[in-house]
Amino acid sequence: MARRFVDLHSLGGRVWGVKVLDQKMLDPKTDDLSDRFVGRTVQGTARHGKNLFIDLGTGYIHIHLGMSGSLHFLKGQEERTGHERLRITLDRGALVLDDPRRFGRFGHVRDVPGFVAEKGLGPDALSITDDEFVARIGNRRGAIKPLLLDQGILAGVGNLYADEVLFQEKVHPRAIANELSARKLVKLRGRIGSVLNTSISVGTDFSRLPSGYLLRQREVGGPCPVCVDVLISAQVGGRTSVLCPSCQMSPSHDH
DNA sequence: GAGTATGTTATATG
DNA sequence: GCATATAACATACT
Repeated sequence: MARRFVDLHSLGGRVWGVKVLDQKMLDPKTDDLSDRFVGRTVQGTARHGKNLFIDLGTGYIHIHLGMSGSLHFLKGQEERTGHERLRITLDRGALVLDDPRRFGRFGHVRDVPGFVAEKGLGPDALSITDDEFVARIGNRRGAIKPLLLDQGILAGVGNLYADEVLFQEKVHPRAIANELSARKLVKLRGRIGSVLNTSISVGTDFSRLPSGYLLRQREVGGPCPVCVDVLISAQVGGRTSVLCPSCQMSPSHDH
Protein backbone atom coordinates (compact mmCIF):
# COMPACT_ATOMS: atom_id res chain seq x y z
CA MET A 1 0.00 0.00 0.00
CA ALA A 2 2.77 2.39 0.91
CA ARG A 3 4.37 1.37 -2.34
CA ARG A 4 1.28 2.27 -4.34
CA PHE A 5 1.17 5.59 -2.57
CA VAL A 6 4.74 6.39 -3.54
CA ASP A 7 4.10 5.26 -7.12
CA LEU A 8 1.06 7.49 -7.37
CA HIS A 9 2.81 10.65 -6.24
CA SER A 10 6.44 10.21 -7.06
CA LEU A 11 6.94 8.12 -10.17
CA GLY A 12 8.97 10.02 -12.73
CA GLY A 13 9.51 12.89 -10.32
CA ARG A 14 12.85 14.61 -9.92
CA VAL A 15 14.39 14.80 -6.44
CA TRP A 16 15.04 18.37 -5.28
CA GLY A 17 16.01 17.59 -1.71
CA VAL A 18 16.32 14.82 0.84
CA LYS A 19 16.11 16.13 4.37
CA VAL A 20 16.80 13.82 7.31
CA LEU A 21 14.99 15.19 10.35
CA ASP A 22 15.88 12.33 12.69
CA GLN A 23 19.39 10.95 12.56
CA LYS A 24 18.48 8.05 14.84
CA MET A 25 16.23 6.60 12.19
CA LEU A 26 18.88 6.84 9.50
CA ASP A 27 20.36 3.41 8.78
CA PRO A 28 23.06 3.06 7.63
CA LYS A 29 24.37 6.25 9.16
CA THR A 30 27.22 6.97 6.81
CA ASP A 31 25.27 8.15 3.81
CA ASP A 32 24.50 11.67 2.83
CA LEU A 33 21.20 11.02 1.11
CA SER A 34 21.05 14.51 -0.28
CA ASP A 35 24.41 14.33 -2.06
CA ARG A 36 23.59 10.93 -3.34
CA PHE A 37 20.10 11.49 -4.70
CA VAL A 38 19.37 15.14 -5.46
CA GLY A 39 18.86 15.58 -9.17
CA ARG A 40 17.89 11.98 -9.75
CA THR A 41 14.51 10.75 -10.96
CA VAL A 42 12.23 8.23 -9.29
CA GLN A 43 12.41 5.24 -11.61
CA GLY A 44 10.11 2.97 -9.69
CA THR A 45 9.54 1.24 -6.41
CA ALA A 46 10.13 -2.21 -5.00
CA ARG A 47 9.05 -4.00 -1.85
CA HIS A 48 10.16 -6.98 0.16
CA GLY A 49 8.02 -7.79 3.16
CA LYS A 50 7.54 -4.58 5.11
CA ASN A 51 10.44 -2.87 3.38
CA LEU A 52 9.85 -0.27 0.68
CA PHE A 53 12.52 0.75 -1.80
CA ILE A 54 12.43 3.85 -3.95
CA ASP A 55 14.50 3.29 -7.08
CA LEU A 56 16.56 6.29 -8.05
CA GLY A 57 18.63 4.59 -10.68
CA THR A 58 21.94 4.71 -8.82
CA GLY A 59 20.51 3.11 -5.70
CA TYR A 60 17.47 3.03 -3.51
CA ILE A 61 16.06 4.85 -0.55
CA HIS A 62 14.86 2.16 1.82
CA ILE A 63 11.93 2.88 4.16
CA HIS A 64 10.51 0.74 6.95
CA LEU A 65 7.49 2.23 8.70
CA GLY A 66 8.01 0.46 12.02
CA MET A 67 4.99 0.57 14.33
CA SER A 68 3.72 4.10 13.88
CA GLY A 69 5.21 5.35 10.63
CA SER A 70 3.11 6.73 7.78
CA LEU A 71 3.77 8.33 4.42
CA HIS A 72 2.28 11.60 3.30
CA PHE A 73 2.46 13.68 0.18
CA LEU A 74 2.42 17.40 0.89
CA LYS A 75 1.81 19.75 -1.99
CA GLY A 76 2.44 23.03 -0.20
CA GLN A 77 5.98 23.87 0.81
CA GLU A 78 4.83 25.10 4.20
CA GLU A 79 2.80 22.01 4.99
CA ARG A 80 4.00 19.94 7.92
CA THR A 81 2.93 16.78 9.69
CA GLY A 82 3.17 16.27 13.42
CA HIS A 83 6.27 14.08 13.52
CA GLU A 84 8.18 14.53 10.32
CA ARG A 85 11.33 12.40 10.15
CA LEU A 86 12.23 12.37 6.46
CA ARG A 87 11.29 14.71 3.66
CA ILE A 88 11.95 13.95 0.00
CA THR A 89 11.12 17.01 -2.04
CA LEU A 90 9.96 16.23 -5.57
CA ASP A 91 8.52 18.21 -8.48
CA ARG A 92 4.91 18.10 -7.41
CA GLY A 93 5.36 18.17 -3.64
CA ALA A 94 7.15 16.41 -0.83
CA LEU A 95 7.04 12.78 0.20
CA VAL A 96 7.17 12.80 4.00
CA LEU A 97 7.71 10.01 6.50
CA ASP A 98 5.87 10.81 9.70
CA ASP A 99 6.61 8.61 12.71
CA PRO A 100 5.77 9.60 16.28
CA ARG A 101 7.43 6.61 17.93
CA ARG A 102 10.50 6.64 15.71
CA PHE A 103 10.71 2.87 15.33
CA GLY A 104 10.82 3.31 11.58
CA ARG A 105 14.06 3.26 9.60
CA PHE A 106 15.30 4.73 6.33
CA GLY A 107 18.53 4.98 4.43
CA HIS A 108 20.42 4.18 1.27
CA VAL A 109 20.63 0.62 -0.02
CA ARG A 110 22.59 -0.51 -3.02
CA ASP A 111 20.33 -3.28 -4.25
CA VAL A 112 17.30 -5.10 -2.95
CA PRO A 113 18.57 -8.71 -3.00
CA GLY A 114 21.66 -7.59 -1.11
CA PHE A 115 19.53 -5.93 1.52
CA VAL A 116 17.32 -9.01 1.86
CA ALA A 117 20.37 -11.24 2.30
CA GLU A 118 22.04 -8.91 4.77
CA LYS A 119 18.95 -8.72 6.96
CA GLY A 120 18.31 -12.44 6.63
CA LEU A 121 14.76 -11.95 5.41
CA GLY A 122 12.74 -14.90 4.20
CA PRO A 123 10.77 -14.92 0.95
CA ASP A 124 8.15 -12.22 0.56
CA ALA A 125 4.77 -13.26 1.92
CA LEU A 126 3.07 -12.52 -1.40
CA SER A 127 5.63 -14.43 -3.46
CA ILE A 128 6.38 -17.49 -1.36
CA THR A 129 5.21 -20.75 -2.89
CA ASP A 130 3.24 -23.44 -1.13
CA ASP A 131 6.24 -25.74 -1.16
CA GLU A 132 8.58 -23.12 0.28
CA PHE A 133 6.06 -22.24 2.95
CA VAL A 134 5.53 -25.84 4.02
CA ALA A 135 9.28 -26.48 4.01
CA ARG A 136 9.98 -23.47 6.22
CA ILE A 137 7.12 -23.89 8.68
CA GLY A 138 6.01 -27.50 8.60
CA ASN A 139 8.85 -29.03 10.58
CA ARG A 140 8.88 -26.49 13.42
CA ARG A 141 7.79 -27.47 16.88
CA GLY A 142 6.83 -24.01 18.03
CA ALA A 143 3.51 -22.15 18.02
CA ILE A 144 2.34 -21.15 14.56
CA LYS A 145 1.83 -17.45 15.15
CA PRO A 146 5.38 -16.48 16.14
CA LEU A 147 6.56 -18.35 13.06
CA LEU A 148 4.27 -16.31 10.81
CA LEU A 149 5.68 -13.15 12.40
CA ASP A 150 9.30 -14.26 11.99
CA GLN A 151 10.59 -12.12 9.12
CA GLY A 152 13.43 -14.60 8.60
CA ILE A 153 10.93 -17.32 7.73
CA LEU A 154 8.71 -15.22 5.52
CA ALA A 155 8.70 -11.46 5.22
CA GLY A 156 5.68 -9.24 5.42
CA VAL A 157 3.21 -10.59 7.99
CA GLY A 158 2.65 -8.41 11.05
CA ASN A 159 0.77 -8.99 14.27
CA LEU A 160 -2.62 -7.83 13.03
CA TYR A 161 -2.52 -9.70 9.74
CA ALA A 162 -1.34 -12.85 11.51
CA ASP A 163 -4.41 -12.63 13.73
CA GLU A 164 -6.64 -12.19 10.67
CA VAL A 165 -5.11 -15.13 8.80
CA LEU A 166 -5.36 -17.48 11.78
CA PHE A 167 -8.90 -16.35 12.51
CA GLN A 168 -10.08 -16.98 8.96
CA GLU A 169 -8.42 -20.39 8.89
CA LYS A 170 -9.76 -21.22 12.33
CA VAL A 171 -6.32 -21.97 13.67
CA HIS A 172 -5.37 -21.15 17.23
CA PRO A 173 -2.25 -18.93 17.43
CA ARG A 174 -0.67 -21.46 19.79
CA ALA A 175 -1.28 -24.42 17.49
CA ILE A 176 1.97 -26.32 17.02
CA ALA A 177 3.24 -25.87 13.48
CA ASN A 178 4.32 -29.44 12.81
CA GLU A 179 0.98 -30.74 14.05
CA LEU A 180 -0.82 -28.91 11.26
CA SER A 181 -1.37 -30.97 8.12
CA ALA A 182 0.43 -30.00 4.94
CA ARG A 183 -2.96 -29.27 3.44
CA LYS A 184 -3.76 -26.88 6.27
CA LEU A 185 -0.43 -25.15 5.84
CA VAL A 186 -1.11 -24.67 2.16
CA LYS A 187 -4.45 -23.11 3.03
CA LEU A 188 -2.72 -20.81 5.49
CA ARG A 189 -0.30 -19.70 2.82
CA GLY A 190 -3.13 -18.93 0.48
CA ARG A 191 -4.94 -17.03 3.18
CA ILE A 192 -1.92 -14.86 3.84
CA GLY A 193 -2.02 -13.85 0.19
CA SER A 194 -5.74 -13.14 0.12
CA VAL A 195 -5.70 -11.18 3.38
CA LEU A 196 -2.78 -8.99 2.35
CA ASN A 197 -4.16 -8.38 -1.12
CA THR A 198 -7.61 -7.61 0.21
CA SER A 199 -6.17 -5.13 2.67
CA ILE A 200 -4.16 -3.45 -0.08
CA SER A 201 -7.28 -3.26 -2.24
CA VAL A 202 -9.11 -1.23 0.42
CA GLY A 203 -6.11 0.98 1.05
CA THR A 204 -5.54 -0.66 4.46
CA ASP A 205 -8.71 1.03 5.65
CA PHE A 206 -9.92 -1.75 7.91
CA SER A 207 -13.46 -0.40 8.02
CA ARG A 208 -13.71 -1.17 4.30
CA LEU A 209 -12.71 -4.82 4.68
CA PRO A 210 -15.34 -7.40 3.73
CA SER A 211 -17.74 -8.57 6.41
CA GLY A 212 -16.39 -11.48 8.35
CA TYR A 213 -12.94 -9.88 8.73
CA LEU A 214 -11.62 -9.79 12.27
CA LEU A 215 -9.70 -6.57 11.60
CA ARG A 216 -12.90 -4.61 11.05
CA GLN A 217 -13.31 -4.73 14.80
CA ARG A 218 -10.39 -6.41 16.51
CA GLU A 219 -11.53 -5.69 20.00
CA VAL A 220 -11.32 -7.83 23.11
CA GLY A 221 -14.82 -8.35 24.47
CA GLY A 222 -16.32 -7.45 21.09
CA PRO A 223 -18.36 -9.81 18.94
CA CYS A 224 -16.80 -12.47 16.75
CA PRO A 225 -17.61 -11.44 13.17
CA VAL A 226 -18.83 -14.93 12.23
CA CYS A 227 -20.27 -16.58 15.35
CA VAL A 228 -22.03 -15.57 18.54
CA ASP A 229 -19.00 -15.70 20.80
CA VAL A 230 -16.92 -12.85 22.18
CA LEU A 231 -13.31 -12.11 21.22
CA ILE A 232 -10.58 -12.75 23.74
CA SER A 233 -6.88 -11.99 23.90
CA ALA A 234 -3.93 -14.25 24.56
CA GLN A 235 -0.21 -13.70 24.84
CA VAL A 236 1.61 -15.76 22.23
CA GLY A 237 5.29 -15.32 21.57
CA GLY A 238 5.34 -12.12 23.54
CA ARG A 239 2.67 -10.45 21.40
CA THR A 240 -1.01 -9.94 21.99
CA SER A 241 -3.31 -12.12 19.94
CA VAL A 242 -6.99 -11.40 19.54
CA LEU A 243 -9.01 -14.45 18.67
CA CYS A 244 -12.39 -16.15 18.87
CA PRO A 245 -12.30 -19.02 21.37
CA SER A 246 -15.11 -20.83 19.53
CA CYS A 247 -13.80 -20.49 15.99
CA GLN A 248 -10.16 -21.03 16.85
CA MET A 249 -10.01 -24.16 18.91
CA SER A 250 -7.26 -24.34 21.48
CA PRO A 251 -4.55 -26.82 20.42
CA SER A 252 -4.98 -28.85 23.61
CA HIS A 253 -8.59 -29.53 22.66
CA ASP A 254 -7.82 -29.99 19.00
CA HIS A 255 -7.00 -33.48 17.84
C1' DG B 1 1.10 6.57 37.12
C1' DA B 2 0.08 2.09 34.85
C1' DG B 3 -0.74 -0.37 30.97
C1' DT B 4 -0.88 -0.90 26.12
C1' DA B 5 0.46 -0.33 21.14
C1' DT B 6 0.64 -2.09 13.64
C1' DG B 7 8.24 -3.87 14.90
C1' DT B 8 13.00 -5.32 15.36
C1' DT B 9 17.03 -6.66 17.79
C1' DA B 10 19.80 -8.23 21.56
C1' DT B 11 20.36 -11.12 25.43
C1' DA B 12 19.60 -14.95 28.42
C1' DT B 13 17.92 -19.69 29.54
C1' DG B 14 16.97 -24.56 28.84
C1' DG C 1 20.32 -24.97 16.07
C1' DC C 2 15.73 -24.50 18.30
C1' DA C 3 12.28 -22.58 21.43
C1' DT C 4 10.98 -19.35 24.81
C1' DA C 5 11.10 -15.19 27.64
C1' DT C 6 12.48 -10.56 28.57
C1' DA C 7 14.16 -6.04 27.78
C1' DA C 8 15.19 -2.21 25.06
C1' DC C 9 14.17 1.32 21.78
C1' DA C 10 10.56 6.22 21.92
C1' DT C 11 6.14 8.14 22.10
C1' DA C 12 1.04 8.56 22.37
C1' DC C 13 -3.06 7.38 24.27
C1' DT C 14 -6.51 5.58 27.64
